[in-house]
Amino acid sequence: MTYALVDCNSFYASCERVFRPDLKDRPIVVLSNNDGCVVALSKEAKKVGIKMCEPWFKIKDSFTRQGGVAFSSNYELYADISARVMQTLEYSAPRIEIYSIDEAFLDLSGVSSCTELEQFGRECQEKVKCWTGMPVRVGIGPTKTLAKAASYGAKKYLATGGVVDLSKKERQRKLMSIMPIEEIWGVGSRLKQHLNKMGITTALELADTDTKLIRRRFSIVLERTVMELRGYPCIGLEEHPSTKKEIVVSRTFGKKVTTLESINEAVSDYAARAAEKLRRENQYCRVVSVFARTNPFRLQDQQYSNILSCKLNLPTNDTRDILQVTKMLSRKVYKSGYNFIKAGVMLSDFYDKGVYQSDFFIPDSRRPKSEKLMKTIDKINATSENRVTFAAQGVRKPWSMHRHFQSPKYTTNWDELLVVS
DNA sequence: TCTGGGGTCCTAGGACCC
DNA sequence: TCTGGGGTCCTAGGACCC
Repeated sequence: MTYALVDCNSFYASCERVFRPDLKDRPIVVLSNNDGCVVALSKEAKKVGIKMCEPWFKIKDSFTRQGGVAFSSNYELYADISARVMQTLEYSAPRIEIYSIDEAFLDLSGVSSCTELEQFGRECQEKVKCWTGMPVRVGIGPTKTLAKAASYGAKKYLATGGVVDLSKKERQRKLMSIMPIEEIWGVGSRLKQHLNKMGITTALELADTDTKLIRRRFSIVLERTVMELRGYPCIGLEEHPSTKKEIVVSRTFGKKVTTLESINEAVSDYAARAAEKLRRENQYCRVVSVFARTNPFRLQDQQYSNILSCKLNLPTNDTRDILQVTKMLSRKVYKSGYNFIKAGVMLSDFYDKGVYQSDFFIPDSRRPKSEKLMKTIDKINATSENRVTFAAQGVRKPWSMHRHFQSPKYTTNWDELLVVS
């Protein structure tokens, strides 16, 4: 097998630059919802000492003083640029797996016999840059884990020009010998701690550890990682996204919330969005959960957190059914006297249409014409700015998040197109 | 004053069944 | 005096990913 991992450089920050060439070489950060903390940063921002996940309020002053520019997240823009990048990659390889918003695995098994792989990587880079404006790097290897490692090398060492080919055993071992284990795909901070205690600190040391020992001390997951590092593919390409097993919609509030009415409104709003996502998956859910919690950073506040679930008689994807349940649950989750900062809705236990065992003794509670109504609502909401919503979702939404530095939706909204004068 | 959101997989242990 | 064996399902918790 030969895999390539194509990875966008500082994806969100680069998206902001696509339509703002004046920001070339400026430090850029992109902030999470509510402009809370840094979720993406350009290499110039890294250079002035900004770290991932830092709270914006702590770095705001010094960052702007150093010429930095901050953006609130603009998911419409990022999703659209991502789609363009993925489409470009589909022209480059016969089979691709879209792994996340900014990464894709390519199957290069056929390519390797007719083109030099490193050359392929550079051409791919150029094509994506030319067609979409997005800078990417390319890591190539016989397994997905090694392709990921190659991509790490391409990021870390500038001399590579953003393309690393690990087809050859010697190159694999050379890179792994200077690669810390926590940079390996599948090794996080906990495993790093455990492995360090066993004296394993580099990727190469892990690759050379006995797999039986790894299986016994850890799990089959890490055993697979070891095999992949040795060049034996254990993780295949997944071309078609499998149906989801759960759907979560949750948000931190723009300001603290204390009343049941506000919690209810927010939870109803999230429920409607979750139901919409569920229908997009063509699924029906049987379990609905609601959670809410206070702000753990406010040490002066009394803390509280709770989650409650309800199993329905029949699977549904009708927003009205889900709203009914979430309202009941949020009443139970809510407690007066607390400052709530976040709430959410979770849907799980999914079924395909018509696939479930109904109960002889429970009357059929399905609503007539549900499917047609939901389809119509989804259609209107997909094409119009004036969304159809349920009264429970609220109108003014004082609890909703704020985003002060959002860029225009250059590619997805007629009113926000780039104007050249 | 201000600290994100959305997912997956694996394992161990308990309940329960025959 | 002596108290089995094999299996499934569910849940909570832990770990990881972007």
